[in-house]
Amino acid sequence: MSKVRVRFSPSPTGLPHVGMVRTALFNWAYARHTGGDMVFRIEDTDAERDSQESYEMLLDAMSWMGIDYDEGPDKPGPYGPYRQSERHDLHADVVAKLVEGGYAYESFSTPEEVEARHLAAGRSPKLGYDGFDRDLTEEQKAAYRAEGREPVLRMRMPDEDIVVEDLIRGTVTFPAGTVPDYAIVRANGIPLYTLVNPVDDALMKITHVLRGEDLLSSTPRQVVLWRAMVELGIADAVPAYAHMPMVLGEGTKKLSKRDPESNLFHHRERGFLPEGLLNYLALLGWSIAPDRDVFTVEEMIAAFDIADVNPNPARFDLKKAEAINGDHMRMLPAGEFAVRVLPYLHAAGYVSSPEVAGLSPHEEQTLAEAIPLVQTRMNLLGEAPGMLGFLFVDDSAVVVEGAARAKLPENAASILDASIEVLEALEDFSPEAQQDALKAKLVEEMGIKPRFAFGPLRVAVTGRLVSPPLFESMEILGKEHSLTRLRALRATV
RNA sequence: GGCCCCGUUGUGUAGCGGCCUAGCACGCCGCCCUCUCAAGGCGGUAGCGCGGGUUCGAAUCCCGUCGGGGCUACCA
Repeated sequence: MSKVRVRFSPSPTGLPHVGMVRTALFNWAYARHTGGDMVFRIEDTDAERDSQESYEMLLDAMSWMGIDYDEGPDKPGPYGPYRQSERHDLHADVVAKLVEGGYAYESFSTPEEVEARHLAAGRSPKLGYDGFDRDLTEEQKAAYRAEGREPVLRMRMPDEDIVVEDLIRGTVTFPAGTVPDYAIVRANGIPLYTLVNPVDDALMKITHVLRGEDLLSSTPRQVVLWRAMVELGIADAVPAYAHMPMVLGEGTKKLSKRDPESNLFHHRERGFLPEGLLNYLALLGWSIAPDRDVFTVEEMIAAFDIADVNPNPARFDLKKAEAINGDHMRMLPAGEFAVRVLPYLHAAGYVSSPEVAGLSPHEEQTLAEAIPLVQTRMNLLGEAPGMLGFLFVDDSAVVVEGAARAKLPENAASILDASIEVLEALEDFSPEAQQDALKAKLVEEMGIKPRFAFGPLRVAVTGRLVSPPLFESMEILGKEHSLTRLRALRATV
């Protein structure tokens, strides 16, 4: 059994799509699980749409997700180069052999002529190329050229069923005659994806082609090309295929590139952990166990087999993704959680640095105390600024949200007055001491239900209806700042 | 139109002939805990698209049908 070699071969067009990342992930997990190689190849054969910027985003996406590779554009290996645009000579060489061996032939028919012939013969005009030029004589070809026509090159499809053993779907049979002779090289001499993709796979010794279901119907064409390459001694053996289910958006449609949810970086900006998103993406078509769906990358690698992937299309469910992410947030050690949260607090302008090392002693201290209070209260790192911002602003800069102010009870003023009085007298400002003293006054003496008694204090201190635990928050702020905030709100009610 | 793929609660899945009066997770609802919100605990809601077979027995096998999707370029 030779070593598994898989590849991830995206075109650098546009933003990294979550479906594409999932494809990369499954290839990678399979390579790592089997101890095989992961090849990263860029299919930049479409000068119109490809861009250096997308290429760089691809690298960014891969490295953020922790998907590494053994060979790639920036990681030379024995079968390079790994950018398709740099492999023209290799492709031309294969094309020459294909023509010479009779596997491919020149075709001069225009699409209009093909359609006209179908119509004239009473066939559907949508049948595709009809094989008209298969056996042109040299004289006929010369005549076409004399007219100024340049031929495309087409593969000669065999008159037999083509059977594919798909690792995910089982046996798939394409009846003879249903796949027309297809073009592999344009009239201008530039090869097409249909040629270049299998050729590069062959040259790079790829053993398993794991890709999206949208490419399933092009498989019979590729198999025919592969067989020709094997006969020509260019390829070792036709690879194994597995076609992964599509990733759907709302409704029944494929998750569109236009949909923001399809953009990997959109999720990163909102505060997904790479391990959380990776876990969720893996769940789109795969499961680790009947009774569990939260796992680490290591666990995934240990358990992953492409054959276990489900063939059903899967919908991208943001709610579930966030829940899984929340679980991963809780799995993080407190210190690590702080490291992850920091860039988001910094981006929101609350702390002076995105890194722990750059923090002021006061910021670091505040974070050390506050982080444990919010780790169970967030599903996304992006929620951190809203949750913790009040700890990093001046007392005068606390913004009381409209909804919070609207919820203040009638007796907010007396609650605040009593609270200020009680807290001023406290020597010990620990959460326990605060709670004991406030409860004695507000709940027991004034007869206010706990549910309502502490609301105004929370609003005064944090500006919000929802916050980390109140007493701990006040302890972190300190007695003076807390009282200042209570007095400030008191003055407005 | 042709070819191909897919079809278990709202969503993702487990299930590969009897262990299924269909398990898990998210969502949703309720209760507990509780200074808010979470987290956590407990409970609830809801599903095998349909119709025929095969079989003692089918979510599981076969056929049909319906529904959804993909491909059908000198795009990738």
